[in-house]
Amino acid sequence: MRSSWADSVAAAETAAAGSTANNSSAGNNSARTRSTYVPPHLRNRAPSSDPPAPVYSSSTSGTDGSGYGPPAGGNRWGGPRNDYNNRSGYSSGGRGGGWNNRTGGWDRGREQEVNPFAGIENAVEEVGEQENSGINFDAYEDIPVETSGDNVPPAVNTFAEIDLGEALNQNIRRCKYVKPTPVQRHAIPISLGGRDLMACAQTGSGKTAAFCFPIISGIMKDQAAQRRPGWCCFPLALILSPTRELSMQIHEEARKFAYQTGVKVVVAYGGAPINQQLRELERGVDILVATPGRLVDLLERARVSLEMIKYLALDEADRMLDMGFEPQIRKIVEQMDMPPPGVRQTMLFSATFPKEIQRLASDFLASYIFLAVGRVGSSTDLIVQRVEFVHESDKRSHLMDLLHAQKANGVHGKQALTLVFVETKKGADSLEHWLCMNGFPATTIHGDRTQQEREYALRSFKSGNTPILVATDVAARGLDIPHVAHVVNFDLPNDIDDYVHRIGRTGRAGKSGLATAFFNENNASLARPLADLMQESNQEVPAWLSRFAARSSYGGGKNRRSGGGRFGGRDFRRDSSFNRGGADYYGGGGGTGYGASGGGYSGGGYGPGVTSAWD
DNA sequence: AAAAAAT
Repeated sequence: MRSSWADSVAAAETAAAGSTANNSSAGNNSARTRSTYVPPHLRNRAPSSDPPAPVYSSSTSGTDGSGYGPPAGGNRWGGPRNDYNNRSGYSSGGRGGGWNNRTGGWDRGREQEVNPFAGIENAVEEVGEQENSGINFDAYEDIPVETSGDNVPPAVNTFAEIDLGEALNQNIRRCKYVKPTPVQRHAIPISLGGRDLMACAQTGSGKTAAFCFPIISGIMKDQAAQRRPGWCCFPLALILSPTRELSMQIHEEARKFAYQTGVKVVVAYGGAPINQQLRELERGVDILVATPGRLVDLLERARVSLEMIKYLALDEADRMLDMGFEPQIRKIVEQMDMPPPGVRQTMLFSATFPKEIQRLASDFLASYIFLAVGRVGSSTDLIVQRVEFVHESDKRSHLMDLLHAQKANGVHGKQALTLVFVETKKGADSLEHWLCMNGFPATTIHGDRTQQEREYALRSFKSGNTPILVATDVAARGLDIPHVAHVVNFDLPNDIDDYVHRIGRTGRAGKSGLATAFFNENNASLARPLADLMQESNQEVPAWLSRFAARSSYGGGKNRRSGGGRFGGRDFRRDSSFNRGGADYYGGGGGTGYGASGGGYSGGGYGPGVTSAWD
């Protein structure tokens, strides 16, 4: 009988093609396989009927971005697609196509790419500040950078020096990026040169663009991409990140960078209905941004194949390992169908570079270049750090005092955005409740809230509706919330790196910020690293904290800063213990001006004695 | 000890 699954799929294809493709340029379309998705390298023929969004003159560049979107009825479902992109949380676009067939005209109009830049101008107006996406480059000028490895491509000083293609350049202008940040200046040439990269850099340093630009540019130039029939989709690039919010954020940024390049970016994470994500994937995907759990799910369902992956980026790798994602990550990278290191191009980003990440680097990367970018704020004083001794029982009233004071000097009578970190989810809820009871509009974000609640809280905070956000560590890393004026460590974390990440939520993009920590006897183990860190960043260290630090046991393992100084880590391949018998990872004396950096360096890798070329 | 992440 003729009713196999494949046949019914084929039948559905035909039907769908017939129903959606009966106007304009459908002619050469009908023979296409199940998806009418057009791979990037075929997209540069001008779309005959649907002009892509506004005022974009495609001009030069052979691989220009003018041709986004399939020529006709890109979606075989003809289904509602308008909501998928703007992920507003409550997208109503749930059910299948049906009704949409009646409104073909409307639907076709929506085929054009949603302009990710829409509304940006307004946002700037609202805040009344000179720039929003820009970065205070002077503050970045003196951030130390280290590279090592074989034949490191020279850094660039301007975007113009890099051949990213006109479409991408246009988006860079739209983003108002004037000048590359240090991590971008180094990482982009490395990636464009086809090299693997291990980068120690924090979010806020321009990382996302650093890995997105080469990926997008590479995909645009790629001639090998091809579509295959079936339910499975074949992304060309994969970006993994630890939290849902971070994935969403990367997706949003990547969409801006890829606007009108024809490169399609899709995000997949847990906590949201998978069907929507599946439909989005079916419409075609070049760059997949995902959290590990949801991706494993998709792989097991065979809805995504990694066979075509050319670019792999792991963001916040140390964080992912901390969260126990190593098995999932190894499964994704090593045990599915992803091309091996050397065939694909891999970029590993991590704020720190401990042993586990070094192992990951050895396993995932091929003759990579190591790049360490100093901590943002490490050599400047963008973030004013204050530590106050507050007993547990006094914390709430103390916080209240801070908030009142802040309200008093608030701009335009508006409460400045304040991010309050607490240790537990329960603690977050109860503090939020207490704040609200006391007249401070607050909301909270933590792992016990539904994804909808989390997204709503984040929006409400960003918009200033609830200018106080009480958060657990889910919000500590990577989230880019503009205009956070004050970070309060209501409960200090146990790990100094977490502290660094938390305070990094303010003072973003070169703006100044304030970070206040409530310290008491429960935080004794943090005293020394905290005092060290503050000293390092030219902050005033209270005498009582120094006393605490002196008292706390010496050399406590985990809390010792791993890289020493301003970097999150150093290239462990320099360790003599690692370069067994001359067959080291460096071909020739390569490297950079990093001469054997006069001693101080205790072979075992990573002791406090490590010095860098800048020390 | 807690948090995060697939259902």
